[in-house]
Amino acid sequence: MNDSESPRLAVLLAKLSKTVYRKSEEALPGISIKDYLALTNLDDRGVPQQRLAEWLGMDENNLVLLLNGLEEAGSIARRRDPDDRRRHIVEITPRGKKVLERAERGMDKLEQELLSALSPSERATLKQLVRRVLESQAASARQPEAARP
Amino acid sequence: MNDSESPRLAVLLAKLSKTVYRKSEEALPGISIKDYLALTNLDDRGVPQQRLAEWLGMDENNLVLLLNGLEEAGSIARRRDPDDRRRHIVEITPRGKKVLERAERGMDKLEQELLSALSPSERATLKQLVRRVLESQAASARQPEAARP
DNA sequence: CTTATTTCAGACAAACTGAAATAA
DNA sequence: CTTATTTCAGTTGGTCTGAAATAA
Repeated sequence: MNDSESPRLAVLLAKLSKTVYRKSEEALPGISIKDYLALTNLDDRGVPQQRLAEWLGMDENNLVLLLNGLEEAGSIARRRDPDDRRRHIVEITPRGKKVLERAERGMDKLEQELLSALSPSERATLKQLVRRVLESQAASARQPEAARP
Repeated sequence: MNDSESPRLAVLLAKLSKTVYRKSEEALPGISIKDYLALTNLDDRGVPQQRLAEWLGMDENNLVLLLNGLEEAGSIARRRDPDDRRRHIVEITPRGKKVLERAERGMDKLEQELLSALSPSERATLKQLVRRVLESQAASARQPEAARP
């Protein structure tokens, strides 16, 4: 299994993510992939806007515009946090849930096409590996360096 | 291994690729990740500009600007294809190779950090799976639909 | 008074559209 | 004359900077 002529993993991931991005433009009905990613990170309980920005890895200024669009479309609602009235709590609305459900169906189809070359267990393996990489990155972001006393 | 609460693979990939993109801004010395991706797709023999655009998944108009920058920096050279003088053949220069070598060292470091949670064999597995997905996509792009006579 | 959070306006860089130039 | 390839000018959509508004 010669590997030396193959592009490195970071290059492969850049291409794969571009593919996902392109395909999602067709697969998602009426919304952008950013809208979709925001909606998947919301639940009934609501999420502080800043925490949402962290999870999405985008800056807060930019998130404001994205949420404005979703709010105009009736997919989300913002309310003040009673415990700290500076904060906005972002909730998904019943309408937003319907939008999200349709989007998930589109993404199901996209993933089936994308992963058609892999067996079910290979798909599960791929997902687990990616998940572990992300979890380790999130952990090292919280605790940037090895403790140096 | 309950999976139902985890975001789907496409969502995980979107986050991972954003992480790679962010980290590469620090990891790459003086060049952008787009410059790096372009350079990795070049060799001594030279590549027609249009083929390069396909490989990079970007449109030709945009590639012109990217290559202009690399040419000004002396990392690539363009020459006419003698067989079809409409075409430009893009080559990497000796200087470009040095730039690429330094970039590869930065990317090595990036990948080590990124994949620190995975064992060597897990890293190889991840790479193989991603590669197979990309190869299947490239194949279906060349042959869009199952033959329907 | 200082800090945290959200919001917006202006600036900037990245991508797409359309057209021109050259060659087949 | 039509088509292919590359190039650029203009436009448009996305992201970042800086400042204002509100609340702690």
